[in-house]
Amino acid sequence: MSFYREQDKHYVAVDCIVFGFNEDGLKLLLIKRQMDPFKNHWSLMGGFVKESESIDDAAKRITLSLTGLEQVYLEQLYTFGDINRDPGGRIISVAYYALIKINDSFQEILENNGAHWISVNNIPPLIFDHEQMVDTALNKIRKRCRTQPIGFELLPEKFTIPQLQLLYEAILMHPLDKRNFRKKILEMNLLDKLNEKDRSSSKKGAFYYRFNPEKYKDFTLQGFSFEV
Amino acid sequence: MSFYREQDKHYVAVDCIVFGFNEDGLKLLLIKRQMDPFKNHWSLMGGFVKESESIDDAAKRITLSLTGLEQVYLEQLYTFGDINRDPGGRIISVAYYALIKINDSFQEILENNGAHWISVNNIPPLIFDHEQMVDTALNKIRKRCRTQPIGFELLPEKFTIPQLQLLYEAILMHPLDKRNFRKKILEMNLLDKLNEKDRSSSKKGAFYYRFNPEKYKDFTLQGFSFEV
DNA sequence: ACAAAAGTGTTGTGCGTACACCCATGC
DNA sequence: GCATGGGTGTACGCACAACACTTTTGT
Repeated sequence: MSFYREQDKHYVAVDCIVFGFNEDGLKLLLIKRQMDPFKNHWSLMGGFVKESESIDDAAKRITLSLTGLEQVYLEQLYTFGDINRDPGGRIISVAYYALIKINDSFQEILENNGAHWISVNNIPPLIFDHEQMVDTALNKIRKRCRTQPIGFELLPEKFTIPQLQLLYEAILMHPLDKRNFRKKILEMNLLDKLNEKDRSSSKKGAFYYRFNPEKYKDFTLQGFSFEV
Repeated sequence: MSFYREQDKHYVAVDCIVFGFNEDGLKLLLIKRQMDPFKNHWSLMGGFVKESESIDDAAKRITLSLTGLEQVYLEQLYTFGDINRDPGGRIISVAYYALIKINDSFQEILENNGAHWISVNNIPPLIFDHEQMVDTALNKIRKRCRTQPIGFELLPEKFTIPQLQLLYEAILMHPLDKRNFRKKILEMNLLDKLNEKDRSSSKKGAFYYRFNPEKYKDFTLQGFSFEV
């Protein structure tokens, strides 16, 4: 055991790339940093890992404090460990990405944290290596959305097929054929059609769907191939 | 800056999952641990990250000390951060996997380190969460070998198509059709055929190939789809 | 009546998959 | 001459990709 005590110890942080989606496209939750170095610069939400918590728990704690949400899709992304990545000190950062459903209920918490939804197409300069973290996260979800139903973490409970297609187009950054998209997604039997229409975006109205929890879970475990 | 100083610090380790391949199949480099806790139990090679080095550099240093090899394919896998993963203390471990070409030149170094090549089909119980690390790494290279030419990191400079196929079969753990395999791999133009045969495993002999460095690099960057 | 978005089928093509026989050589 | 592994070609089916018109309804 004494061998352990001779070793260097490090500050370990968690940084969270939080994605959301609404009618304006794919969004990222960014904050104005409240401390030096780089006070008032745009930054990802982060925090230090405590002795008494696992890294996963630290990531949960940090997203909870930022959004007030207990249950979010959260996944470890990559660990950034260059010596000088933070000019304020040698800090190892484990990046996580989160997918959350944007709604009004927690906008107040976000504002209190100085957090804002920023379009992924218009990301301002970020501190440290946070831009690299965002790029890594975007690449990850682009791959992931082809094999796992992560898209649905970002939509409200009830959503329409055109909405879902817009989400995929925003993630993949290219247009999809709506016939092929609808066919592919429906024949997975992942969605349950509701007897209700969303008329907010057209006169005809689009039927609402919601995902089937069992099928959803199956696909989360087994994956699928979504070559749209 | 003073805010940083109030934070907890952690031991951070790197553990390396080192893969090799020879005529007996896919192998893993394991060591008999030389210190407590779990002295003499099977373990991955690991070490602590120093204040003065990046995590990547720590991984390089550790694989170098284990194998004596300067240039190995090394990639970060995942960071394991449960509080009690190591009963000897709270240690965060960043796992890396390495792919190396087995040859005689460094067997002596391996022996000095108490390291042994163990078939992935016959892995003994490992300390801590090292079995989970190995599983994660195996899943990673199974996915990876379908989109990136990582297989070639594991073969000697000159190799035959049947050898390459055996490697893929070992990684994917199922047999492949040799006609389809050969067709697919050759029409990538990734391999250069040599005017020389390997007669060690058959009377007819199999032509040697080596990979084309430019094509290899292209595929490393752009990926391919290897749906064998 | 017209604008605007939702919804619907078919066809071609390329790719993966399955499959059986000849070749070269050492013994 | 025979045993052993190396090497070769084809036919089928499926899934992706491309494509245009009708429906609904609010204004």
